[in-house]
Amino acid sequence: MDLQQLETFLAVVEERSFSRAAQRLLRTQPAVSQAIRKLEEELGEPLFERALRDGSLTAAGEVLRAYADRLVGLRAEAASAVRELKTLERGQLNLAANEYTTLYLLPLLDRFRRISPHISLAVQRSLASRIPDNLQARRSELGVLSFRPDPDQFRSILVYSDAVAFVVHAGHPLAGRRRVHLRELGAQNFVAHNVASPIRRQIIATFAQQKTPLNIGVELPSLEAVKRFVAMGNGVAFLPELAAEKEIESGELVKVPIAEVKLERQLRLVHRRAGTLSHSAVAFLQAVRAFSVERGKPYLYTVEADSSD
Amino acid sequence: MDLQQLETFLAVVEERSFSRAAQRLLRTQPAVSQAIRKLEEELGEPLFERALRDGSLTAAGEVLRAYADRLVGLRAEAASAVRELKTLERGQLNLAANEYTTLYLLPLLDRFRRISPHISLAVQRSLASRIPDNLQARRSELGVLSFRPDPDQFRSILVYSDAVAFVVHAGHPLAGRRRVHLRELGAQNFVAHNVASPIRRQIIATFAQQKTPLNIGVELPSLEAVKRFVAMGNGVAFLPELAAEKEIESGELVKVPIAEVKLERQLRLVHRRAGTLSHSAVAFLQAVRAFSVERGKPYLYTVEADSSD
DNA sequence: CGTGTCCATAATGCAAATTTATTGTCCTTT
DNA sequence: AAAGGACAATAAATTTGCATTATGGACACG
Repeated sequence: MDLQQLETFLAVVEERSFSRAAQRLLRTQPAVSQAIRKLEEELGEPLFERALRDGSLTAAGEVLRAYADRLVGLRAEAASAVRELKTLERGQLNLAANEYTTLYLLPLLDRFRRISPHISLAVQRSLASRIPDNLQARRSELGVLSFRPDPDQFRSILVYSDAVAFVVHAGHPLAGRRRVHLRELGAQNFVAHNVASPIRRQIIATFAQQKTPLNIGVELPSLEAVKRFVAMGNGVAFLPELAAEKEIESGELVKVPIAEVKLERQLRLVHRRAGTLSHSAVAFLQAVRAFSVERGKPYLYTVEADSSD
Repeated sequence: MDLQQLETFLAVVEERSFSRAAQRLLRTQPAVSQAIRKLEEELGEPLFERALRDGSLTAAGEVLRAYADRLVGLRAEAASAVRELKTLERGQLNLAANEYTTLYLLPLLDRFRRISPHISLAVQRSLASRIPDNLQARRSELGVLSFRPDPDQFRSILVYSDAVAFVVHAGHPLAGRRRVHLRELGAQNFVAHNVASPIRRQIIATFAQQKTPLNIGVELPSLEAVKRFVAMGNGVAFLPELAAEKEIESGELVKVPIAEVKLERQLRLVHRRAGTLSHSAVAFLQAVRAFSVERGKPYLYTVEADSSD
């Protein structure tokens, strides 16, 4: 029992005639006769009241007709569902990001949803360090990372560059200074985010390079906690500008430029090199590129070079 | 996109390998490759991550997989649904009968339901005169009639023969008589069922033949009404025994044998000669025959002769 | 660097479906 | 009642397309 036989069967049912069904199907009448006979042999039941020659169905024919309708309809649905993936009328995109990179992602998601409202988006919250694994295991298709994963396995596209600001609370002696030298910070009491991140390593390295001690008095597990603790007047901190934006605006925190260092937090969209990107993922990257062209810095769209790229 | 291709596709998905799928399907690996390629060409989308060679699906593949599962499952369901008709695990039987022949039908229906509980029964209430049309239009497959319809178009099986009793109410002068001559009834006031039925014609003919007047004082539209009216002491009537069974038993009505006449109401199961009987209908007739063998008269099972029979 | 596994491709063979041609039946028409 | 027409079944021929065999290329593993 294949779908073509069932289509033939339905044509006969609808036309109530073997020969008219043949015409409609662009075949000859014996082809139709044989198709029906095959079906009947396979099912062990006559489907039409042959004696009547009026195309009426037997009980078995009635039962089969209902199923044939569903089967043929379902095939059409399957074909169009697959095609809709290409036209972005349907689709799903799984992204992986951690709590804070999600913040950077939001404007991009917003943009994409407006362009492709039929693609359902899901951001999987994941530790940055786990993201490469998640991509590898195909749990997500795109990841957001502040460091660059293995370039052989992953293609990364630099999309955002956010300065990391040195912040103090409003009443702090350094507040209001136009410029501070890194050396001066040796005396400060730092509040740090106790997660092994590239930016943290970068800061530590910079202090070491300048032979300046880095006094970390408090380590806290989230940027939110760091912000509040500093705002309460306890020490100073390095924070990504986007994360501290509101507090700097309101004056709770004060950003003080440092002469020697320019710390940047760089965000990348990352995906596996192996395999194919889904139409939705391709569309998402296109949307990001379009966004970057519009906005310019800090939204870039730079594919990071590799052996092959 | 035919079902065999989809089956091949599913085998590859499950085995995560073209060659293992080929083994399972008892084909060679190139056959599988070709089937998948055909699908991909038709859909315009790759289904597997070919580069990975690990049998993982693309987004299109995932979508198709869900549909393929449903399609293949539905085909199996269709095949078994048709087969169940033969094994009477499924089926429907439409009968046509009028209000009173339904009474005679009940023991047969009861019997059949015990034998074939999975066949759903429907008795279509229909004027006896309309039953042949209903059968012809295939609205019902079997009909119950007290007369014999066109023997060329319909095959009829005599299944019940019910005497038509002459009944009077308990206080009537004839009540208790062992025997009455038809002539004596000329003086009686009859209550009649005002529906053109064979038995009515038969009664009228019998009286005419015996040159006895038939005084119909009241005509009522249902046997139930006739019974009650006679029981109330108004006149006398002819009633099929089955219909008056309870009242005769209880003594409300008294049956008085008539010497000259033996009136019988004969019930037939009737179906179209043209076309095939469904398995359920065949099974029903078998059950009726078995019933008649058990019970003997008045349950007969006599196919009424015809030119061909 | 060779060996094995896995899939793709090409050429060939075979089975199955389609077509052409014909017959049989029923129904209509004269 | 006979002839013609419509429709489906059947038989034989042909075409189509699916499967196989044979082969090659990519990749992994020792």
